[in-house]
Amino acid sequence: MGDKQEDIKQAAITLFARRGFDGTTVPLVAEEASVGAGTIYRYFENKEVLLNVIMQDEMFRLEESLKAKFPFEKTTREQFSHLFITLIRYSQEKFDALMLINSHTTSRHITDKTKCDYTSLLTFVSTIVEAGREQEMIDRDLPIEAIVAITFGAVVELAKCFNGGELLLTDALLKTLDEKLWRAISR
Amino acid sequence: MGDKQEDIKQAAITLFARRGFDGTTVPLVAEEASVGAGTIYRYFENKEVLLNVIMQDEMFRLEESLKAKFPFEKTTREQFSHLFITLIRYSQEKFDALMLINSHTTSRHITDKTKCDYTSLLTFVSTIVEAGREQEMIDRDLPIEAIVAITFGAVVELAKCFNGGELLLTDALLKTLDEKLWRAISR
Amino acid sequence: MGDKQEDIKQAAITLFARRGFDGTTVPLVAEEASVGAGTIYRYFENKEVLLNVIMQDEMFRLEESLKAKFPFEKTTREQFSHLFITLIRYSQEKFDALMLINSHTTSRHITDKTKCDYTSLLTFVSTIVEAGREQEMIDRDLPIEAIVAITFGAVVELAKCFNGGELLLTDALLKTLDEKLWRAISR
Amino acid sequence: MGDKQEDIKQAAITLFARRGFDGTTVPLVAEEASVGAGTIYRYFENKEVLLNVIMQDEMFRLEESLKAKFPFEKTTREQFSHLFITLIRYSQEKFDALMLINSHTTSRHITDKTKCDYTSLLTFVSTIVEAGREQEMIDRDLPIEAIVAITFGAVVELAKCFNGGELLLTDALLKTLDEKLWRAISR
DNA sequence: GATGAATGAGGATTCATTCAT
DNA sequence: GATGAATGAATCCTCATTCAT
Repeated sequence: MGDKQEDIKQAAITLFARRGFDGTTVPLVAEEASVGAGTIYRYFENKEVLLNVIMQDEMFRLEESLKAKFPFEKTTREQFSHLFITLIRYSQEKFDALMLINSHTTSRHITDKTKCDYTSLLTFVSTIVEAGREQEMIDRDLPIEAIVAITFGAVVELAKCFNGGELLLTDALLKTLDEKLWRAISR
Repeated sequence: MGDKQEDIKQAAITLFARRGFDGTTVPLVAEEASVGAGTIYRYFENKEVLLNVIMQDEMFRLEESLKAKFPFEKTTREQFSHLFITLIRYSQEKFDALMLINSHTTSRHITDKTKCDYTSLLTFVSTIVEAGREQEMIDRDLPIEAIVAITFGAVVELAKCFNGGELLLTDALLKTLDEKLWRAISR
Repeated sequence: MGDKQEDIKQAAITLFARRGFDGTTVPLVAEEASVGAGTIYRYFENKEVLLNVIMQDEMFRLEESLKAKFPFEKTTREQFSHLFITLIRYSQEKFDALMLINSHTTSRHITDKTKCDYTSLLTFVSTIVEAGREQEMIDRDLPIEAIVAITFGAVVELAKCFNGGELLLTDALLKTLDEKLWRAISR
Repeated sequence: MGDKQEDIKQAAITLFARRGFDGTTVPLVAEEASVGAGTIYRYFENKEVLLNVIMQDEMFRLEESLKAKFPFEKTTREQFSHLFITLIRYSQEKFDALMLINSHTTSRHITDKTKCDYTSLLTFVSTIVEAGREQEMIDRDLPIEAIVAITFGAVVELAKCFNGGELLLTDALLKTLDEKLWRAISR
């Protein structure tokens, strides 16, 4: 029978990512999750809470992925690769989750807590970049925000291409992309 | 008294970009445009038509901007600068329009015509990239789609930073960004 | 250019008869009458007044037709023929008007004055019937209301057949119908 | 608690018959049926579907009444009595339904299926009349359509009188009406 | 715990009416 | 006088949420 709460979350991620929060009805989430509409309210206070829970969950999961096996002892170059490759991998496995995070971070439906979690995610990345900059590996002319924007923006759009089938992700391509984006931000 | 149709379009661009199509009510557009709710239906058959008209309008305008004074006779390097700088300028002047285009191209509310217009926009850019590639200026290892994704993705995220005040667009920064992104895609 | 007030009335008769009062919009009447929507309000205070005016007009016109050349001096048989034939003729010339009268006499939009005019129309017919009954020409077992109902009901349904093309009105058929209906109410 | 679907149908029959389809709001039907407005849409796709369902239901019910215990083996005279008396009875028990059928058969809101069902009702009656005509019981000078029109028209107008209290339906009057109308159509 | 029927507030859209031109 | 653009109240319909089973 499966875990109904988990089924609901997965359904919500998929639908909120594809149709947007306002374009997704609760009965639709219920159907996608194969539960009754009322059941959703047993697990989540309301639709907005559901959105916030899944966003926090997914951002936490992504942050865990980025931090797991992070090569703190290696070079900035290798650290960038780790972040980039992890992001691309995440976008392959959890495309909908990435789209959800990308499109709803500025939504009027998210709570301060969720915004906070997003900031925490960015802070981790910023800290790495800052460290790289101090080692003169990363160009000082480029503000941290610009570096994050370029990388994250590129990942999001690339993920759309991979997901839409316009681009096929091979190991060779991944390596090329990693090198190219590193060229964009390094000295 | 102003042009009511234009007022409605501007209000719709702003609101659809910020709240999404489904999160924007027609009375809200009416209020923002300082017209009666019924007036919107004198100019647009329904809310979906309004979305499609403004998307087509704005994509046409952006395409015109990209094509205007395009340095067909100059180097690929200069052509890239033209495209990048024009995009950044457009994102400064018409931030909402850019966000609208970026977030609604895959919306279930847009017509085939609108999708077609979007493709046409991409085609123009792709053609330029293709020409650059033949001149061996642009890396052959990078598929066209990846080049467009990296550039467009970066511009969108950078625009969000500029608009949110996290980053200030100076001539120096624009120059740096142009150079860095060129490094990402050139040989 | 024609008489705009008359054009509006004719358009209203046609449309109110075919679509009903509530199913007819003022702009539709305006279009049918080839005038601007605002013009209607120059001649009629509002949509309800327009309905009442045309109903009163048409009932008056029908009453005039029934009374004109009424054979007060002839037999009840001939008087009945006059009424029946006049009604059928009216239904041919002014089918929409007859349908309007038939379907809107109990409408919640008509004023007491209009109801009164309808009663006046019925009173005239009733008086004739009453006189015929006193002459023992018309069956005393049949209440006046029943006689009027049978005749008027038959005329309305026959008119629908003629108008719909299911039945063709010939002189022979008119004569037959007159005789048959007379048989229904006479002794 | 009662059957909500049935309550809605009954409320709709009453209101559509009295106010017309266009003059009846969905909340009004809901109130009359003592249900929430949204509940109506759980049972009927929209207002038009509701109209068509009740019309088809009622026409089927009337057709069943006319066919039930129909004296196929008796004389045309007795067959006519059966039809006439059944119609009058139906108009007493289901006055609103009769008015609904009578006033909405030409409505622009009814589907082909509904029109078809109405035709089927008429066809049954026509078949009987045709058979009577072949037995030389019914006047050959009168087209079938005219016979149906006279009878149905008379019944509708008589029903209005009975319902409005202008006429009281007694057994004696019913007998008289039956005889008189038979005189109108027989040889 | 799970369901889905029921609700009614809210959103898209229409249309009677007004009024500046 | 005539018009039709503009309005907003009213209508159809949807959907978040509740609650009896």
